[in-house]
Amino acid sequence: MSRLRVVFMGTPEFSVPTLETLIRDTDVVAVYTQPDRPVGRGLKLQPSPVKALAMAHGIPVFTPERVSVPEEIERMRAFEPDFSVVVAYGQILKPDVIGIPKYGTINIHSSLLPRWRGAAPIQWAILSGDRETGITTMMIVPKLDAGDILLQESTPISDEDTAETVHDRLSAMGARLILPTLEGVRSGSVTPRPQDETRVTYAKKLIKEMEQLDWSGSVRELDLQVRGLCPWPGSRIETTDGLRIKIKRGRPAGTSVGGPAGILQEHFGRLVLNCGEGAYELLELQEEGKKSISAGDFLNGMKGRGVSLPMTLKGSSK
RNA sequence: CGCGGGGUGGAGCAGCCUGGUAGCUCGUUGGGCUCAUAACCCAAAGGUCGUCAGUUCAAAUCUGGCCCCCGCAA
Repeated sequence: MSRLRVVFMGTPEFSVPTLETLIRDTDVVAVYTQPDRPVGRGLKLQPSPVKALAMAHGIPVFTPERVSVPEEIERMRAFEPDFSVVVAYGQILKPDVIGIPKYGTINIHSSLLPRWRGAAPIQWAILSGDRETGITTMMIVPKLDAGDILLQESTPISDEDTAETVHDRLSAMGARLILPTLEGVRSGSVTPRPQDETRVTYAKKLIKEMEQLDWSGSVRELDLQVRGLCPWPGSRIETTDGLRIKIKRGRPAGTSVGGPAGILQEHFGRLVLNCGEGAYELLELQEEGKKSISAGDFLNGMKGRGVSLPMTLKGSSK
């Protein structure tokens, strides 16, 4: 069986394992990724992880601002691909681009469609308290994430999972699913299955402002926020003294502590945040401009600094 | 030249502006107290103050270069 000719479209770290798999087992004839963007301190221009990997393998890389323009379409058509594989590319494809490959344009989506179409499916699965999520491969259609389902694989979401841990797991799962998907479509052994439109939900894009923690609700809700928004945009609280703290890791305290909601205090050696209902224990945190430290170190540092707990937090916006 | 914070015994920090004996909360080690303890008391060890150069009688502290870490911003 001849090796498949594949055009790959992807950008962040999430796409890398799939591209590695395709490089190993198919002929990746071209890679499309987002243009180098200013990133990090100093806003230095940096290639995407996908671009770096492709270049290391000598694969032609294209970084058009818009891939759905006539010149780009002509150029892609010239590669005569069997498949296009799209994984977190960052651009919506027009019908003309989707129609180029012989067998079709395939997308790897990080949810169990039709649940969580959209930009941030992993985070919303956690934020909503879902007990499981997964990976879906599907045929791309013009409407976002609405194509027929090819293969799916699920994974449970544990109480310790964060968007980061699930992201890493799904990234690897996507890479495992891509070859069976391509082979299945080519041979006809995998049948495209329409999505159940009545069960569709949308995972809207996260914005920076969501980092502001709302502790007025239950500790369960707060725990889901911390885990769902990790590592980006993260979870932040701010004391009335102006101390800005990111919560990197924590857990429901299990016990109740005294005091009103919105108080950060020490409770038997543990650093605890009072919620509207229940209390949350901070395990790892980071002050603005400083590195990430354990709650124990933080408490010691506060004593040394002569800053007294408990501290009152600034209003929970909502 | 995008904006900003930081690098001080093993950990987290203060001291720096207004140069002049290295400080705090923990941890470690030894001892004491206690039925007992992660509690308490006493004592001790442990630091070229990121690095290089400069100013000065004297630099953690002032000046300049370099290295490293982090927040904002995406």
